[in-house]
Amino acid sequence: MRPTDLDRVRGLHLFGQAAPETFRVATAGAHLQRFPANTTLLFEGDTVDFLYMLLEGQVELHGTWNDHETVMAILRPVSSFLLAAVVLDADALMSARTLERCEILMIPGDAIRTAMQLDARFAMAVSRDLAGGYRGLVRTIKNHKLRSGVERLANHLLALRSADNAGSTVRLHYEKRILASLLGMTPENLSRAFAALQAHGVTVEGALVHITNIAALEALAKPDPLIDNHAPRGGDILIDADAEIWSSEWNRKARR
Amino acid sequence: MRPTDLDRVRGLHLFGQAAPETFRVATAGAHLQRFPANTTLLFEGDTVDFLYMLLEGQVELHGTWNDHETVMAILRPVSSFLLAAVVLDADALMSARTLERCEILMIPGDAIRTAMQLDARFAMAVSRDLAGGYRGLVRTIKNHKLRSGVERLANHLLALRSADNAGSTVRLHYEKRILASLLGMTPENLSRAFAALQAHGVTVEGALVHITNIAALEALAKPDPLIDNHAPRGGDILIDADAEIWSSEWNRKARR
DNA sequence: CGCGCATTTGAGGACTGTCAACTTCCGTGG
DNA sequence: CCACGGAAGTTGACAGTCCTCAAATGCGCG
Repeated sequence: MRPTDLDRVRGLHLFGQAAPETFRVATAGAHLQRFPANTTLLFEGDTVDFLYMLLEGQVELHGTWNDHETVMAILRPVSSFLLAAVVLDADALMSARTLERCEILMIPGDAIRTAMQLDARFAMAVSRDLAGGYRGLVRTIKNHKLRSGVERLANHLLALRSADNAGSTVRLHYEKRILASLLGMTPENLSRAFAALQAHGVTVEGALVHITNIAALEALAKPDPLIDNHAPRGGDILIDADAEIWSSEWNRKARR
Repeated sequence: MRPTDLDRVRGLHLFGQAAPETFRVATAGAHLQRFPANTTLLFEGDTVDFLYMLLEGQVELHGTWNDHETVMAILRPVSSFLLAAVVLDADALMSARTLERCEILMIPGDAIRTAMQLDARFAMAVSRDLAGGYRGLVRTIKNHKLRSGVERLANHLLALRSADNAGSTVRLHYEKRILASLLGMTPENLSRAFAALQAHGVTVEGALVHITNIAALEALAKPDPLIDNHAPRGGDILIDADAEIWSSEWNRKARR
């Protein structure tokens, strides 16, 4: 592993407060691995032997039941995933696959659990990460149970605008069929939802979405700090303030 | 606080592995409080000063948006709640209210965070609790995004049967309008869902539900270990194997 | 015994999913 | 550089699911 990569890992909030010895123990058995696009890293039900740290690229977490599939989350650098399974030494509840070429640091689960026993501050950092993830999922459930598809899309656009501190134009970070599944609808329905938002100040041009009337969109979306995380803090999985948002392959492609 | 209550708390998985000193620190500032039924303990958005441990009664966690409300979880003894908010010292994302008379142990959040710094084993126990809660929410999201209302109800009945290791008759633990909201539907729809299950070996008699054809119900429900937690282990919030399931007021009332 | 709330049932409408056809976009290979 | 094939995205028709409103029924508590 290159020193540069080690530095990037050292800077993660998960290790920020940990003792140097803890960091050494955890990263001793770790290895950096590159995966091509559309590669399944892990199927749901598989035993989880590693904590995954996404350093480059995008990863999709999804779940399956009865021949149907739903996207649970899209991860972007730098985020960890499968931490809950690692802490409990349990099977994965979601499958993970790369959406593009990825660099992923794989840390043995044993090392994580050992480090937690040795270093209370590291164990607290793990707790904070899990607590942030927990709260992110609570927000997701409220989003799905309390809002319609159009409302979820409207809020997603506002969240994108806020996270990318962009102007009146935001860029979708992944394909619309994936966004549709993440938002809990079909691709056809997402298309109609975009059409419905035209009356509320939104025009679509491929992966570019122009918000021509923010007030109108917010009037429809009614964003709520108890559901939408528009001021990302450390710890949450879905949104990471440190992420280099224009770095992904797909966005380079989609840029015009 | 009575020694009996202290013993009950000591026996919780959260404190099971903690050092005696940790236990003393955490419970020193704690106080046991009784609440009548239908009492709101906390509104979403409120600052969270205590970790709550439910020792007796039932508590509902719910979220609100745009004049609509949805039940997120029903807690039964012995479970903790608001742990994620305590760990992050953050505001509550859900409101909490008692469904019946409750005994709740309130532990200052400061004490929890201090104990985590002092005792790595306690911090690990907190991590395991949060990881279990996280995985429970992942299951909930898969349940909602991949299944229809009737399928969610069918699986809920099978989960009840499994958790209460009952025979062919299970008893609902709370009012149907609350169950409806928990399952993400209206009371009218839950009523129709029960009617639809008649064709799959289910008959309803007030709070009693008779499963006359388990095979037929399972054929419809298609329970999945990656969604439904039919073999409850420690750590999860929604289901706790240690709970005395027939103790609640509502069940005593509903029994015939 | 009677009031109030939970539950049920019915009718109608809104939202969402499925299927099919068409268009657009993109990567590949000539 | 261009043409082509395949996948993604869009649009329309239709069906299924779910919600809303309204009214009737049942049940528990005072």
